[in-house]
Amino acid sequence: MTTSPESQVIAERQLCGLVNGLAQRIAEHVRERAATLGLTASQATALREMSGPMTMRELAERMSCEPSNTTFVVDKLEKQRLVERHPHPTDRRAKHLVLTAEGTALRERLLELLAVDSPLSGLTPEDQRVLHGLLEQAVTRR
Amino acid sequence: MTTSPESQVIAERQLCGLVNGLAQRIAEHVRERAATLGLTASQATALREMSGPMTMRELAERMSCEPSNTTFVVDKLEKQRLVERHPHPTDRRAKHLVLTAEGTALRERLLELLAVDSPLSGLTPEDQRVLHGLLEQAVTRR
DNA sequence: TTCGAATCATTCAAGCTGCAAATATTTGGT
DNA sequence: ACCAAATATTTGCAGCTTGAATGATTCGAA
Repeated sequence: MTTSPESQVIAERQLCGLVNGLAQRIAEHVRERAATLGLTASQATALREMSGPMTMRELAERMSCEPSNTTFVVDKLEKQRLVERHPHPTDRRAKHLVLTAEGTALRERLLELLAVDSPLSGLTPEDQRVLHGLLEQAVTRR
Repeated sequence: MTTSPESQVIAERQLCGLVNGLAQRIAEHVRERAATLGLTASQATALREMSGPMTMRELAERMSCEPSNTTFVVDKLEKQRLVERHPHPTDRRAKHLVLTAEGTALRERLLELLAVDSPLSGLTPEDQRVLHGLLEQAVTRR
């Protein structure tokens, strides 16, 4: 069964809407849980992605945002003493971000909250694997 | 084959990141094309979703954003004479949004631009159908 | 080695976004 | 018909995000 180019275009448009819709729903979920910890959504996202020491750029990539934005977010986290900017061991241009003890503890709590009743819980683990594969392919393709 | 609850949680987290990453990429694509028409990304998204007359709330739902945000965006589009707020035929609370001739023409051009080299072009039509199904299920589930 | 290009981070301006509150209108139960 | 609850939109505010410009540092080719 083939599809006309025309309906193919429409299908792609709908798909974009669905991706965006799900992303919004995930963001809302994060916002909601983050609020209970006194964090904004973007602060929580940053904290979630800080699985270990990394540079600003690395964090930006993990958060899928511009580096200038991570400057803004890390500023906030630093004011709350959740993360610290250390000099990078090998590159004096870069910063080495590390979580404080407080930051690590809060991150643990956050991850627990986020795991409960996630927006993806409507999908079986198997479906999630399929979805993962498709998204990876879509993102990777050049 | 079963997965431990622990790795399941991690997989879900990664999946959220992927969804967000793809959504960002789509947004960037829109931003890029919109700019060539003198539109911002959100203005373009609104225009794209205006397939016919609709209320503010309807537009908000299609854009996956808050109604207050559509007020902001429609204000801009109205200033550019691309859309008009008419009284709603049956509900005096609501507005009936309609594209002007200019708006309709610009929308056509926008759709053409967006269709070229979309971020989802890395997926076959069949893969896109599968993705569509999965996303719909994820979004629909309650 | 040296210099130009690339990379890391930051600042600033402009625009986007969600949330809570306010107004206007409609709806449903009595 | 009446009124409380629900709904549609807007406003104001606080926070988020991008893109361009800047300064510091590193990299690579001549």
